[in-house]
Amino acid sequence: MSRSRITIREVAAHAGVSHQTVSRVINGSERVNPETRERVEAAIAELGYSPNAVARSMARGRTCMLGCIAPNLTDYTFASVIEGAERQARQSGYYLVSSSAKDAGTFASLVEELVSSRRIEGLLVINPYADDRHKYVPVSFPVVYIGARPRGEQVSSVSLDDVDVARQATRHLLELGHHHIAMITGPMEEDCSQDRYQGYKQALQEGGSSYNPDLVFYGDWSATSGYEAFDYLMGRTPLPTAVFAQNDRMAVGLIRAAREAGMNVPGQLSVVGVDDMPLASYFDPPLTTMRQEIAELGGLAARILIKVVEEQQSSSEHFSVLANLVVRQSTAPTCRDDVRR
Amino acid sequence: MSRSRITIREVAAHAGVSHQTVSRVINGSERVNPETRERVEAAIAELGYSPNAVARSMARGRTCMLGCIAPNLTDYTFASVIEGAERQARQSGYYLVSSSAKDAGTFASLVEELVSSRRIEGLLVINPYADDRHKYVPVSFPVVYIGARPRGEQVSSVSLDDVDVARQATRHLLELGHHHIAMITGPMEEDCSQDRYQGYKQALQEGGSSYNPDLVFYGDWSATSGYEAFDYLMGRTPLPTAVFAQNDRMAVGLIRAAREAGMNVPGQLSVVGVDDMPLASYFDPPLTTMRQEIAELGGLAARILIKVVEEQQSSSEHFSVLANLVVRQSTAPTCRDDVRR
DNA sequence: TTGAAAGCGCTAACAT
DNA sequence: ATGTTAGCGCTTTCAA
Repeated sequence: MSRSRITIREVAAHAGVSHQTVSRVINGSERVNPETRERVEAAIAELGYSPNAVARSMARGRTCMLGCIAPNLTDYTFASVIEGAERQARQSGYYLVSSSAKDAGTFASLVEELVSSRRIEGLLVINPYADDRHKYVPVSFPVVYIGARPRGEQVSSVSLDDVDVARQATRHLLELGHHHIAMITGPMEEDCSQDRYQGYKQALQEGGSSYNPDLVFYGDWSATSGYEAFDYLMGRTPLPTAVFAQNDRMAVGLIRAAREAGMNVPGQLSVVGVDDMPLASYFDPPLTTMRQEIAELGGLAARILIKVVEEQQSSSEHFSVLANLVVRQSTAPTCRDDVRR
Repeated sequence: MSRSRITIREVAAHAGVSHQTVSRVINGSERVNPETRERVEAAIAELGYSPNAVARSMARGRTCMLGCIAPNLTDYTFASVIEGAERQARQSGYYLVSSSAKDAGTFASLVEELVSSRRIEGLLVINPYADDRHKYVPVSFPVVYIGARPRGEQVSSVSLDDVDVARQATRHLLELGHHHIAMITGPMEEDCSQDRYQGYKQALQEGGSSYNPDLVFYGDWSATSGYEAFDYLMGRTPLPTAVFAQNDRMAVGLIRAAREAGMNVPGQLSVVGVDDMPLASYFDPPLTTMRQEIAELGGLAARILIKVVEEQQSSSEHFSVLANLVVRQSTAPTCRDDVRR
């Protein structure tokens, strides 16, 4: 609260020592007489002194600030990542400046400002392949990608194990006896969608079911695209009895379309999503989905970034975290026994 | 991208002028010969010079950083406010450090760090009365509250016009012919809940309907509390035919409980929420709710804060913004004509 | 163990 | 119109 303009020198004068000794005290140096230390600490308390962070940054050449850029701040997954990263950053003595950049241009100018002004020491980029923004990621600057592995760029990254996510979801459907399992993807520019695509195929293969490209609808994460998927998928042969939606929003859109068409979910159509978004259990039917600890992903990213910043060694490792299936009521065993064999 | 350690002096040497002239150029001063300016600009471009923000902060005594603290970063309303504030801040040449503080203690230490280290020049506090945190708001420091008007503190504030929000929602229900309208509130420590409470009462009065304290369930914003409200409300006499839930999550919880009890919404029970949260139209039935431009609220708050910071005049005005009704399918005319008279 | 001196990179007076 | 001199508040040498 003390918005003091008290400086180290005033404290020094008050304690009858040199400002340098005060500096030693506030930095916890060993080389200071316990007695002196006490006097200085008393002076600090009395004057309500508190070090000026800007002056410190100036002298040390370190700002203890990190940046984080996401396409927006409101998507639940982004917000969770940011919350996790922010918590970890603060715990490690850093502050996080989180910004949204809706397009690559905004991203580019934001990065330029933040980095070339040397305001931040490291950067977290959420969804670097949402568009062309990865092209504007600063080179030879500490960066960690969240949600995608680098494609050539020399940066570390963290993401969900998206292949595994899709395999688990698809396997769940297979285990329920479904043979014709459709998929609604996210934008295919994103690794995440690609990986989930692969996981889906793998699971089908492992389950002895054949992959049918006709049963794939290319969505864009929006509920609307899930809604649109319904008509498309219901026009396919064979008719799918289950759908793996690459996120919950699309799953919800699909379910709405199904209901409007008078189709029962999960009776006639099982649906799995990914994210376990808030209120996922309050939709009708409650959503079966893949749950992920997204905030931890953010925390992990921050930890890695800080390591890179502090050890000044550029790294380019990739870390992925697992998700687990939450079975609710949007999936059920297939009842079309005729189809089964 | 240029992570140059190039300084103003090197640019000066390169251009054959004094470092001060370079400073004038980068600050757009008039008092510099066009010819000289050109030379300096050429040198800047050639060397890839970019001003060091920390040094500037140091010299100017201004950081151009604002802080924003919310109970968390993931609630849709908080995230929207932050997104709006961040955008406005950046547009005005500021950066925003957004942090979450789950309790008053965390809030206190965070504020202390941010303010006494003079890292930030102003602070946005979302939901200051979520708990005791308002006690730790720095005094004589630029602060703007979001979501509540100050109770004694000398700060400016912005919020929804919550009285109006509740009146509109309740009036909608009255217009549909409902006479026994219940309410589920948020936590009563929050002004927001209090104001909506008042608005509800006002609307009832204006509509010639009487206020019945028995028809009020005290919730906590969570879907769970909305769920619990159902049993309580269905045990009241007279039986309510409509419910005004002070937010969408509680509305959704209530609707789920109603469905589980075999009750039709809106056939037997109309429900209005507040927020128009994402996917509100994908619940079953699609939610009738009060829509607010939350991001604009954040932008407004940032604008006010910046004004306070720049003009160094503490203000304590309150601004509120309006919301409007979005009618979907969770509300319908009452069919209990017997009850009507 | 302590202090003095010299910056960090910039802006703000003041001179010229 | 341009240059010179001082800081901003701190840390980092280097001496003592």
